[in-house]
Amino acid sequence: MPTATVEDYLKQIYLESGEKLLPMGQLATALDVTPGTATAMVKRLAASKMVLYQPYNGVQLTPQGKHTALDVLRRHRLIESFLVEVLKIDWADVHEEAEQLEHAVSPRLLDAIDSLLGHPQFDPHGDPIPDGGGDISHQSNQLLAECQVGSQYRIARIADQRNEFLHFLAKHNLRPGNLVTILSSDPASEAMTLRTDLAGNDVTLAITAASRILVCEP
Amino acid sequence: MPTATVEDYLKQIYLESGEKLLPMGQLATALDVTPGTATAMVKRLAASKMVLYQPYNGVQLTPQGKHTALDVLRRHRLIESFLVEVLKIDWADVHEEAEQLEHAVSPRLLDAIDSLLGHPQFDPHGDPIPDGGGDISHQSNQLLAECQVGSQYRIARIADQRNEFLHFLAKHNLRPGNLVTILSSDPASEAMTLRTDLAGNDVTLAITAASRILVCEP
DNA sequence: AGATAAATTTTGACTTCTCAAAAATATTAT
DNA sequence: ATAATATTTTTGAGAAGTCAAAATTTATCT
Ligand SMILES: [Mn+2]
Ligand SMILES: [Mn+2]
Ligand SMILES: [Mn+2]
Ligand SMILES: [Mn+2]
Repeated sequence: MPTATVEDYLKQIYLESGEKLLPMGQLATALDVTPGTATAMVKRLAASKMVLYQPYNGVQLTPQGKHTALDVLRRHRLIESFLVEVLKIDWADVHEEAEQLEHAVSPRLLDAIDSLLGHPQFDPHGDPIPDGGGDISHQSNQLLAECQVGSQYRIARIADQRNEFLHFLAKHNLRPGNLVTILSSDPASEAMTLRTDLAGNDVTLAITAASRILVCEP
Repeated sequence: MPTATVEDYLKQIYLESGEKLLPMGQLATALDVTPGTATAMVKRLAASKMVLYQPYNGVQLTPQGKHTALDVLRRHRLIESFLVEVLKIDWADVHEEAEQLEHAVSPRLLDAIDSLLGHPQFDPHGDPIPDGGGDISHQSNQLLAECQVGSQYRIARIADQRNEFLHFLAKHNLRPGNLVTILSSDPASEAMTLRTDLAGNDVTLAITAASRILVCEP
């Protein structure tokens, strides 16, 4: 069985490398280790056929590595859902918790969680949960920043999972599944204003921030 | 913060050494490591003031070590309770699960579990759950094997947590909290027969087995 | 092209955890 | 009291994971 560290490396490589090679520096930064540490680990990963490693060029998952990465991701996202739904842990805190728990849950326990939640398709941030066979749905959402003024959309996914941002979104009811109407979008001030409910609670945010909110048709 | 391994060592020393010194061999066997490994670890533990170590004699927790051990035990037993109550995991399986999860739950998550369960005093095996301050209730139960024939008792605690035994007990409704009446106890066959419910479902077991079931007055 | 800067790899070192096998110590039996 | 046995400690070794700093390679800029 892979160690917790190996699981985290594989998961990160999956999340950051889309088919392409992921540069070592980026991997090291994401995992908060020195570049040399990442190189050493990626060599071990390559020796065990989990990744393809091209020195000075980057790293990429093998099918085997991708399989493990998706398994870890499934555990991570199911746990996040569970923590929010059942234990009422704050939206913004579940990621850190899941980062540890993902390495400690057995397949049996994960099944129990999956059943209790009714086999959810998406986690609290709108990220898709891979199924037990390693399949993951890849839907195409649009950036809220690039949507039409006056139209209504459904929030689908949050692409920035930093604590402050999630807290801000939660405070203004901007969670996946909820509806928003774009009241205005002003290139001059680089801000847009949204209506988040019928009570007229509006919120204004930077277009850069709105580009981290993915939406779909209502 | 202590590593998972250190936590397991401290917990085990707590469980096996009652005020007295715990011999190295016993510790090594319990943790399934070689004697040399246990010695090496205990030396590190002694260097960090978690245990007192008397070479060739044994090991004992310091107040600081005991504090950590009780904290781990609290996590372990709350998690066991949670797995049984909320996730309906089998009685006999929760120990292994908790052995991993105890090192992965944050204080915040543990609090959420504790609240959801209503601050339970005992885990599914009847073992007392230390409170947040490190206090643990130490009640005196009697061995079912040494009880009066014809009398009724309440099962308080199971002192043998091997899978087969727990499965056997569960099948015959011999769980902490339930009532049993001793129908007979025969020194010749070294067996005793119990009535476990009103429907007349009786069960016969060895007196040695019954000595691992602790009971109290109903 | 040649120099400078940036990214990456190597090297040397350290901690934690582990085992196997040899050495030392303690216990038990004769 | 010796010898035999059991327990414990030491020694030597290795895997995993990490960092700091030096060396190397690649990319960028005159
Ligand atoms: Mn993780
Ligand atoms: Mn998520
Ligand atoms: Mn454990
Ligand atoms: Mn228990």
